[in-house]
Amino acid sequence: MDYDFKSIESKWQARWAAEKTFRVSEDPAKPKYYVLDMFPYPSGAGLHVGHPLGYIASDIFSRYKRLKGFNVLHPMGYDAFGLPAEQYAIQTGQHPEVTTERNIARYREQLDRIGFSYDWDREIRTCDPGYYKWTQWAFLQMFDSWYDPDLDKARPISELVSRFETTGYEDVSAERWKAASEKEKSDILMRYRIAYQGETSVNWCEGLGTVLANDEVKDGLSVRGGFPVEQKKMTQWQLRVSAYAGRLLDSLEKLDWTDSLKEMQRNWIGRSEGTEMVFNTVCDGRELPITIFTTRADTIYGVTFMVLAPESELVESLTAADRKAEVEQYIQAVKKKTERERIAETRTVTGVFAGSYGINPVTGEKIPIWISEYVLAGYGTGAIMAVPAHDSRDYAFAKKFGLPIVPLIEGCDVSQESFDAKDGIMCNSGFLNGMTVKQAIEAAKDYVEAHGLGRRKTNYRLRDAIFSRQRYWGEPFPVCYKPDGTPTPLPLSALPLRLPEIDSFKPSPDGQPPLSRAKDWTWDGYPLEKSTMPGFAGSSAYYLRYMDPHNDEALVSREADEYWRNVDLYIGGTEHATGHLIYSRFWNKFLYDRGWVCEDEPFRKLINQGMIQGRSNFVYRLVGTNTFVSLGLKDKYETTEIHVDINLVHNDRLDLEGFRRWRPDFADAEFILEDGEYICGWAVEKMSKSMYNVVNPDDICDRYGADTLRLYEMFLGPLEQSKPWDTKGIDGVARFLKKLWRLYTDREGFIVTDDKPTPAELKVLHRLIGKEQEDIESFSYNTTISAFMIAVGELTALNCHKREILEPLCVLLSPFAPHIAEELWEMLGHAESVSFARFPEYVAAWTVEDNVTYPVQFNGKMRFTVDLPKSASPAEVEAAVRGMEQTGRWVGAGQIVKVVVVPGRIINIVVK
RNA sequence: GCCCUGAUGGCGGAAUUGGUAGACGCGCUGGACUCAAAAUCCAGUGGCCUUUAAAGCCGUGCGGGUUCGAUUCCCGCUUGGGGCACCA
Repeated sequence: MDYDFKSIESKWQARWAAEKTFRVSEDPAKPKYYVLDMFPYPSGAGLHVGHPLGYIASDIFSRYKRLKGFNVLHPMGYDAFGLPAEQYAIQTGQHPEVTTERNIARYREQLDRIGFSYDWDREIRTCDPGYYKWTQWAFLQMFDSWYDPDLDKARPISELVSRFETTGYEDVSAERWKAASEKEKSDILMRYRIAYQGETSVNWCEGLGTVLANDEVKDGLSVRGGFPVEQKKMTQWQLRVSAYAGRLLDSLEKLDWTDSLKEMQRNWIGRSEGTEMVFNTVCDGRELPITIFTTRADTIYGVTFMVLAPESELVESLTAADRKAEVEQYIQAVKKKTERERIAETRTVTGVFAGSYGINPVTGEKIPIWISEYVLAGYGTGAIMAVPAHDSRDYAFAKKFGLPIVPLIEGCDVSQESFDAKDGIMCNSGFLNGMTVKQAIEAAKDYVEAHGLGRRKTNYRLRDAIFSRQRYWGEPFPVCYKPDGTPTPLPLSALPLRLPEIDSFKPSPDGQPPLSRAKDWTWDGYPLEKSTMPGFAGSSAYYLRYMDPHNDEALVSREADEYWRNVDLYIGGTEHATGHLIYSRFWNKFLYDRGWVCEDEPFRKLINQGMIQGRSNFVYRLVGTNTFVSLGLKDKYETTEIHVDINLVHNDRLDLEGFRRWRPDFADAEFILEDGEYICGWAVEKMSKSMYNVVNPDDICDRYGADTLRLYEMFLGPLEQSKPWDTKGIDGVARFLKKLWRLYTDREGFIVTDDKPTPAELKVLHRLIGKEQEDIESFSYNTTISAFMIAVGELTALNCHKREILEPLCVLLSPFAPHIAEELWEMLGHAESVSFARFPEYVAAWTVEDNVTYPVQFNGKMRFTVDLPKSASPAEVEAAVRGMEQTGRWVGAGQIVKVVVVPGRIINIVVK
């Protein structure tokens, strides 16, 4: 009876689907466990062997937790809105819905072959109106909320309105509020809403015809498509993520995430604690106080000039009449640069004198005000005090424009470079003289506050998220515009606001978003918003929707939310560290503030699976010929390296005939062989079609089966590490499954007996149980599989075919190789799926040996061994060692100083 | 420049977190079965010295240190990968 993985796997996949084996519902009698994969964007290329890595890991964990008695929520869905489908639509006219649908079908087919235990009844798609209804709903809630800094949480905007009405708030008095028109009131509230519309400097991508968020831009190019991005002022919908910066940073502490990922988020949020200080300024005789931000208030005595960002609103009022032309010219030049050029020229110093002066609030000194692009409008106040002696950017600027440099720290040399370090003793600094820098920073802050010159301030680098995209394939905004231009939310009853049909997916000829092509895109006679929401809108709260995916009354019912709460284990790639994982946390905190969810963090534990890279193969063609030389001989010739399809290579040996057939121009290829074979070179590269190194999981399932694929992906190495795929080693795990099969069957059939197991056999089993429990919780799946191989090897050697051993073994294996486990479980006489079994109890006694053979070392050198009870105390050990003296096995000389016993391992005797 | 993170045989990787380094798998070598091949099974496999064996020496990127004992801890480098980058 052979191990026929093909029929076994299709049989069980069909049965799981038909019987809905993995369907879950809230069950108060059981503890819950929520295991989530980052849902995929269904691209046209389908899955390669690297994609399922995280899914397999989470599936193993889900199945394991189920065996342990947890009620496991393990869903899957699709992040289906997005640029590639729309770009494809622009080129072909094919509706994105059609391509998306097709890609999803293909993904599903591939996923199903691997045997995941998803509850497919909970599948979601972000492009489904029943789903994006709740994305739109969340947007409306954010529109209807503001961030109350006193309570440090989001509150209904109506509370702010009543404050305006009664006492006034910030710069809006009750009188002004009452006198304001509807339009004015709308504008004032817009400054406070969590989802708001406002003019801001955006990343505009001409190639995609849309704005992008900061995390969608890398090195001045769009992440999708690689088009150049420029800075542009535009009015856009935004989310007030910055209001949550402090909380997003602080609650990182309690999350079970890797340090590197937390660190990435910390950098992205970028807290810096400093001081806001007011400087008076003079421009053409007019006085104007301006505020700057600094983390080095202690260097106030070294301020020799001030700098404004070119985009700062202060530029206009602080430019002297006689400098207008020059300043204007500079600002135009800065504006013209693309983001990429700005990055490329990072170290070139540019700037222009504004013709105005600032007054140092401590020394009263008059200092010039400059304008330079090294100061950013979006951070702090867009204006700085420059201390060239102790800031390298100010230093470079001062050197270039011949501005004075005043050192403030004893003994520092600023003739070649600035002294940025925060250590040393202050000098030239009035009341700060003699202090260390760290003392001086605090003293200066106190001084500034005591003298009313400013206040302590914490700034964050995290910006508000730009939430509009000038694209078609995304969620429409449930917002229309009144004749005075006031954005007005649609009533909840209007949701979902469905995407309209349009005839072309391109922007309109006058540069308007594609939705402007829609006929009658209005609500109640008012025009609707024409931009759509970005990709992260749909993916920010999807984990909540899985808890209650068919609910038409709420994003998630209170009961479902309070049962499932949040994700216990989240597995996905690091690429979402500063995008999705920030937005999701923000979104969740907002919903928490407003009382719709009961946990303030969405993902308790997060694991980043490593990337699986491709292993490419090369052949070496002699330059100008069609002759190929084997790897070992190539250095004797002048060759070019050519990627060769890895399907034509086995163990780095080239299939010569296959190669000749591969491409017409290689049909008459000649070879220079070594030892009769052509050896190919190899390299680890990204898995991609152009490098002919893509391995498709379907092919592996055909050749070896899904269980082998699952085991092999996990056996490859630690989950979190990136590693190259190399199909070469897969035979090892395939052999393991065949051996396992042989424990249960022989040529004729089922051979499991009811004989009583021996202690040796029980020991093998229980050691495995112990090992598996230990390793699974720490995600060391590769060592668990090693333990399986050892156990199966030992049971084979013991010729053990006993139910009492093999039944638990089958359960232990089922998370890893579920299909074969189900088949064996059925042969063992069980009617129900093995996933309803319970993880076998671990009997500690079977791993404890009464006597242990200890190697005895003297000063680290091994001398002899001694048999002792495992629990022996150091005194007993010492006595035993001394006993060796009597039996003549004593090899050491001198006095025993110390006896070190490592339980079950070793005895070390320190001799003097 | 700053911050993470890794470096162990021919290869992927283990090592109970300070205790016999190289588990397990791949590959390779030899053997058994076979007319033969595949499959399967058995044995060997870090390096050096040695006819062989025993024994020994060297070995976890490099250089120091702590310790009876270091892949593991500390200090200083080299190097691969990732992230941030005029953030005042």
